[in-house]
Amino acid sequence: MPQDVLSNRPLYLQVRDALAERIAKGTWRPGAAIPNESDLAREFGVSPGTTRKALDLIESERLVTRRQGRGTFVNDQASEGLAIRFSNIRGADGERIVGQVEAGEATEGKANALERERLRLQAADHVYRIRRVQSHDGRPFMVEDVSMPATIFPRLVEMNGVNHRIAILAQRHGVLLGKAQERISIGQASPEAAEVLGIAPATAILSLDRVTQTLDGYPVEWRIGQCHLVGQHYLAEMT
Amino acid sequence: MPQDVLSNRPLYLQVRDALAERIAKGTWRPGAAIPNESDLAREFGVSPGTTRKALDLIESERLVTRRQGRGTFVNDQASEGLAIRFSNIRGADGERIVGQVEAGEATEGKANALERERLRLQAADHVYRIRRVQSHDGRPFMVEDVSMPATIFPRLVEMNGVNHRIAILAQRHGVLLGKAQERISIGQASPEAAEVLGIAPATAILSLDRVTQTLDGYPVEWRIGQCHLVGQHYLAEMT
DNA sequence: AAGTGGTCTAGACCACTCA
DNA sequence: GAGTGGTCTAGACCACTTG
Repeated sequence: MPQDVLSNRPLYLQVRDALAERIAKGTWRPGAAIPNESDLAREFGVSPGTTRKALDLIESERLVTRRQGRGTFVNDQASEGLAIRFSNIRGADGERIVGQVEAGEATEGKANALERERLRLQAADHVYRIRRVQSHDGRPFMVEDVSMPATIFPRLVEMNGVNHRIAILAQRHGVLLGKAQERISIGQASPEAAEVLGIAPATAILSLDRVTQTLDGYPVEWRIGQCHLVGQHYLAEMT
Repeated sequence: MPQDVLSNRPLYLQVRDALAERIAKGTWRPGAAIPNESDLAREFGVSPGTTRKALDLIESERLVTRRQGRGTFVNDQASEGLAIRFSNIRGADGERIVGQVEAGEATEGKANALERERLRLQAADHVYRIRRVQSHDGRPFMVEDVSMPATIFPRLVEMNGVNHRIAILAQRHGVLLGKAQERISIGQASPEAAEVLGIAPATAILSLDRVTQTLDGYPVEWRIGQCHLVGQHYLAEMT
């Protein structure tokens, strides 16, 4: 049954929300099949057409995959192809460059001005910070400084050896990812980054300033990448 | 009536194609209202639901805008907001930088290797080439070298004073635009570009190598931009 | 053969816009 | 009040996958 028939929110959106919540909370696990359309329609007390509209929506939001004759399956956000969809570095042949990631220790602290702006936080809010280095074929090509709101990822500093890729963290914490925006400009490598990347300080690098948001539009990750491309490029797709 | 009832192509896609063709060909002009759902359903001999699905599609393809209580209107691809949607340079405040464009003479010639690769042309195919300079607040910030397949834009060299913005050319020639991909890297300004941009030769610039496609996926414009950003950035949006 | 999602129908009622 | 698109219903049949 719809959670709130009195609400102005259309039924198909209410159903979408209910389905999305089950996926976020892990009630339906990644890879599992969810009930078929008519069962869902019965459960929510709406018509099959309304259910279908909700399913179309969560499919377009990459929460499920539907296959004719088989069923509807919860996507694993940790899978290749979903987890790396915000990594836009490509090789000369156009193939995605997904570096090996080496992450430092996570630290916690008060959000600074830039973090507050990018993550839409208040002065008292805390963030977790991690430095990551991405390598391809043994060559480090990007140094990333990552900040995440502490409230969304509780006890992150205490976890050891967890993968800090945002898609994986988000899935583990019941957060659904939506869009991301990346500001691209030419910058100079910081002394520490230059050292890691094996280039002269103040070499021109690509500055990749990216904010990743939840499906409802809340920022959950801000990272500045200092990227030294040799034969690779950044690929932006526009629709 | 559906053009081909025997076709395997779903009815709503056949209706979509018919609507898209009328918009491309200019049968329905930019800004004009198109018939309402039930009239279209009658005309094509399908149910209102099928018509609606086709209308939803062309709306998502930016061909029309639907407004409850008013009607469905053909989008003007030459309008601000549609014509500049592939220009991703932003100012410090995040506002789009849409430069004044100064275009040189269009020339015609055989497609070179890179043009054939980017525009998927054969050895004998011809292209039109134009150099454009974009300025903002009187300062030139990007030099663009543009190539377009000659077959798609016949007699382009003979036209004087036409706007060479791809969205406008496309609308004039009955072509519907779809996606674009942009390869971004750090390059060195060519001597001529450096002169125009007022910077030292071999200064690091952002190289913006962009291919724009039609709705059916055919490349229609390739351009390399040499972009000198001062306080601005390139904004990539990922979904 | 049974079960799934994909397509399609033929309506109803509602929210919104505008004359 | 008339006309529009937005939502919703309650089915039918088809294409595809799997046991």
